[in-house]
Amino acid sequence: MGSSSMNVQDQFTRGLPWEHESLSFLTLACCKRLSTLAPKLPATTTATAFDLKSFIRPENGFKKSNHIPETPQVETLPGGTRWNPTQEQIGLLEMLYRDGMRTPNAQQIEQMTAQLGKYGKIEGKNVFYWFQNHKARERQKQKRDSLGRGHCPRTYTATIATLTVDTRRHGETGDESPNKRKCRTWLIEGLEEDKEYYKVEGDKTLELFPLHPEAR
Amino acid sequence: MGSSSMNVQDQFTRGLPWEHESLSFLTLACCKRLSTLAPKLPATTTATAFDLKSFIRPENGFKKSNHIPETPQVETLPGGTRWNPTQEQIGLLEMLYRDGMRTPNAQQIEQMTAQLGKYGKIEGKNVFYWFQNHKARERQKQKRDSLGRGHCPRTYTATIATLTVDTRRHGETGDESPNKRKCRTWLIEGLEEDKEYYKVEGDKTLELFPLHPEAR
DNA sequence: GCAAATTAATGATTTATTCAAG
DNA sequence: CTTGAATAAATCATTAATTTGC
Repeated sequence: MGSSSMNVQDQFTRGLPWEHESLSFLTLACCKRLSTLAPKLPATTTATAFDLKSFIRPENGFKKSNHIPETPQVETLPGGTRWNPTQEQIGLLEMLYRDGMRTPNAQQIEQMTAQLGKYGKIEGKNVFYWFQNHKARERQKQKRDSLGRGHCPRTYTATIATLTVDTRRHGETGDESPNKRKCRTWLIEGLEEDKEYYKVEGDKTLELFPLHPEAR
Repeated sequence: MGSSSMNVQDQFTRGLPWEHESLSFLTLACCKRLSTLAPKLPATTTATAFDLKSFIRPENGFKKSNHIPETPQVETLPGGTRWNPTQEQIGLLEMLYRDGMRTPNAQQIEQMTAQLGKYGKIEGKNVFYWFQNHKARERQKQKRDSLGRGHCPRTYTATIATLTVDTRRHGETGDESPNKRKCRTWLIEGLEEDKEYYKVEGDKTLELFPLHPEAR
């Protein structure tokens, strides 16, 4: 829709040289992919069968082994992807957390970052995110634990299920590489006796199967 | 607890002169009241009332009054509270929104802010928040509207399931290492509309969940 | 034993919710 | 009541661990 040669956004923002100095307000919250905003990216690179896994595997024929220099631990981001905290940094952050720090303000983050920088590369936003995540995940854990005690007692059984599923994500084309994957036989706990469960067989079928106590 | 005269936070951050130069990452996301975090902040600096807002608000002592040059409309924050967009600014922002802009990146915000600044005082974070809020509220509105209608679209298939299972084999002792494993979110095809499916959440619970068409 | 396969952990974003100024 | 601002929750994505098949 409205796919003229130049859209409103272009007209509005063109001619601005983008000074990269004063993006103070963005470095934290706006480091996002352009995914959501460019609905019509040129399909130039899609056909190349771009696969993330090619990047995951180490492209050097040999490596690995269990060498592990000695400060390998974490950090040391080459091209620089995401922050990898060092043990010292984690230790200090947890100490601060235990001490009650939850939502540090600008000044506090600034100071912490300075101190933590002594033990490895780190930015303020890393500290900010760390507290956000740590706080949230501690909350989750507590909630889970409290719920666990809640209704735990009876009717815990076990059963086997084999699932074959398609791992393609939602938006992927996936017509070429099926990318199937088979979850092997799992032992599933927590099934209740008076309910029924399902089993996925093959690629497309899903059939009901009753819970059979299955010795154990 | 452990309310000694100096807590960990103090020890950790003291002696830092607070350079006000590189607070780049904070000006957006950390402008929060200190309320939530400091049950027992050292009263030393709290009295100083360090507030990020001091950077946001224009530090000119006088202004306001009912002078109102000629672009009076809105804006012209006195002591400096929050952004008051002008009609021109709103108009331009809405135009950009209609044109598809949803989550602008750093550069885009920078450019928009520069342009919008011609029509009244504005900062990058205002633009950022405007899109966040406008997007969210449009979504709310749409959801409300769609619920009004019969929410008819009984689309078929495609659903997500998340399983948490115990991977111990049959005969294993398994008393020591729980060895839990979590199957992430899979796209399961071939589900039928008039059936029900299950979801395993947490480690032990398994609850029924209906197939929800899940737009797409 | 190694390397691919796959999971768990967690850093980083995005979305939903809440607060409060006007 | 509207809406800018702030926080929390949910989600996505990447990396370190772990497991499994030769």
